[in-house]
Amino acid sequence: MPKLSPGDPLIFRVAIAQPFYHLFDYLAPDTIEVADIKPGVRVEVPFGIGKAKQIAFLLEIVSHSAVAAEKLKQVVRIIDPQPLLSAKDLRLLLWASQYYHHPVGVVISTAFPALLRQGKALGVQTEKHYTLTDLGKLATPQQLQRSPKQKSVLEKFQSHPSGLSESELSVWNSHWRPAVKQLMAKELLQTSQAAVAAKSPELLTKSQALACNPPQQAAIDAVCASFGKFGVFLLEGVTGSGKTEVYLQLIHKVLAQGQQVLVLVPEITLTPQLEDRFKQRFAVTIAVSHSKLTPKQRSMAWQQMQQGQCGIMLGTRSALFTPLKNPGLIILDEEHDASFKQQDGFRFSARDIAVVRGKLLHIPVLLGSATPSLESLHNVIKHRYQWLHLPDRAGSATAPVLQLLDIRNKRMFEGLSEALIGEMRQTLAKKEQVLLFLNRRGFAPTLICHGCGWVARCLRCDANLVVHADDKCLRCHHCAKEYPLPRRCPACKTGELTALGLGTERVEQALALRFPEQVIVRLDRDSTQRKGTLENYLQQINQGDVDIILGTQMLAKGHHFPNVTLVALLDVDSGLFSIDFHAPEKLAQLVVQVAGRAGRAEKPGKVIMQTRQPEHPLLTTLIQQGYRRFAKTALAERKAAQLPPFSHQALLRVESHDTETPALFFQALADLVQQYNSGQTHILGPVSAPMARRAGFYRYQLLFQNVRRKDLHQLLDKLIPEIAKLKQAKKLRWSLDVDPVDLY
DNA sequence: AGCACGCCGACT
DNA sequence: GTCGGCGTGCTC
Repeated sequence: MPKLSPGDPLIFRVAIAQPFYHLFDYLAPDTIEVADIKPGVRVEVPFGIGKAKQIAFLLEIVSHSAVAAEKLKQVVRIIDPQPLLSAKDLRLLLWASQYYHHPVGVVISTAFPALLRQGKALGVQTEKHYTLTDLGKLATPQQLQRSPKQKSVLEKFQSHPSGLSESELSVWNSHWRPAVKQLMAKELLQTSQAAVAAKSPELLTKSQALACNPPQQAAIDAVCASFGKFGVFLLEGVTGSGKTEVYLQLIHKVLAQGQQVLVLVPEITLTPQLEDRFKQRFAVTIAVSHSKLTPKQRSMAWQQMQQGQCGIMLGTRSALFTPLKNPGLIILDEEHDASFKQQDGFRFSARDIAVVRGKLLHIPVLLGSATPSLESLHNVIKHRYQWLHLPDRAGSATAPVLQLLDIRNKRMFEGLSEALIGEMRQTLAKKEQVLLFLNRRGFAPTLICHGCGWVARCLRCDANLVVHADDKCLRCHHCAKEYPLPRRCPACKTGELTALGLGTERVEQALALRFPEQVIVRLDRDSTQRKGTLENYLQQINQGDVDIILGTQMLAKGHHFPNVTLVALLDVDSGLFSIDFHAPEKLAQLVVQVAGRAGRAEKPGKVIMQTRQPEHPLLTTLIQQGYRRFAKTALAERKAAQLPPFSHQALLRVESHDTETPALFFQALADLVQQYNSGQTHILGPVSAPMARRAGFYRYQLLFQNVRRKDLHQLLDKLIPEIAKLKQAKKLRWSLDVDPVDLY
């Protein structure tokens, strides 16, 4: 803050929640005692022409502006009396804005739930947490003098607690008086704060903690030793090794100190299971945040953490910036998972920012995975992260046996070799379950004319259309456009149309023929689209009502199938030949994660991978020596090729309806690069994206790479604001992806 | 991102 | 003569 002398104008320097790379200056409102206003508060400002308004974030109060005095407008109002974000969290957001070269106002606004982003005032906690019983006890008829209907309902309830009709209940629930709400909110605040701050473990825990094995205990002790100070821990443990128990016991300790825990998981489908385990274990309220909640619910969860009414926040990457009144620990589960990287707009890595947040907040960060990312393993080697290992499966469960099944020259029945079918029969005969993995949904990935070779292509993308038998259509998996299924070849009108290749629908049909007596369930995005379907299927599977489970990627993530003893990956070969250098890592993680679904409980599991490349080093290393050895080899290859994490990348993507605009853009960009690239950053491209056209857009990309992160960022610091100013840039869509994980 | 200003084609 | 197309530039 500058020295402010009387007479100087007071200038509010604010970040507008719009894509601007600079701040805007406003005159401070004259009605307010400005000395009490702290950076981080939301303000409303006039912006642009007419009476247009914007929500903005106050970042600085200064006495001079470079903008001409007559151009300065005045702040309309200050929304928050106090900043809703701590100074440290604000610093984190400013850092993230710089690091990802994303407009600062947009970045700050991602820390707020939608309602608060729109300028809504911080609300009082209300309805959801009150039962009628609570109200009946707390409210008095006097509070309801001016609402005769509710008053009569309350009186009736207080005399006959169980005698209310549905309609009376709804009168009560939908129209109670604000005075009662306030009373309730105060009451809730007191009780939940007491619960969080309680040192007494009985208040927190409902059930007994499980006994820990020595590695689990060592992991817990190591993280505990870092309470109150920064440290990053990589908890590596195979499925079933008891990672969750480590989380639970650490959370317990943090709660007992009156502090809060932020738990991040990759996907919404994982939250119900984890949420249930948390709820079984802890008596405190657990805030949950993911995209399937209503804006009001999300806002409520956010506020509960912000005000310290809630001890645990469980959420996806968008919950990363949730303010914590009393932060104690950040846990990020399945840290290798690519969904921690946002893939549009503000392309941040929740994992990487979580580490920085832990550093700023002086708290430990715990990253967990059965298949850690190469980046995190590299950080362990560099002693930046502390490695915690859970080598065994907890209890008596044994690790599954992985084996390659050479299918070269073998007769195949819709993707299933005879050897695999034999294994399946044996497993099913023992009344155990089989899980088949194929990472391709639909019936077949290609529709080809047997007469003339015509292939069904998407009109808007450079991609083949996928045959969907269930919905009797062709679908583009890149732009989601649907086409009718042609009866005859549109090109030669005579040729026979053939579905080429395998998708889950096709395998499902084949299984129904080959295993008519067995119950088969298919789990992919198409079969689980309706809400609750996945949960239903999972329940059926775990009740033992299902014999064969067939599915895509979604099977690899977190779900437990205790009775599955045979897992088969129908086609690993398609993962072996990608141009993206991340592909081997992703494939290895997928294989190990899918394998982890088998052999839980007391039954040994078997994992079969069908391949035509049984000597492929990736597969043999992984199978004979395990994931860690694979990772070591893969890291050595990255080092030799100077790829991340041994160098640093940023990818500039460009999309346009035509091809000329990008050409002009890259010409203008080349001049800028020449001017600013003093740190010898390698510039690769511009080239067409691997899929040159998608949803009607021509796509290009330019890769920046430098062994020295500082030099890369020095270039980007100068370059990105200049790109934003280019007139050639305004005619197309462009975005920068720092540390890209997906080079498409 | 919005929104207005501005300079060229088809209408009363 | 004007209505409106969207290219260009600005927003403190």
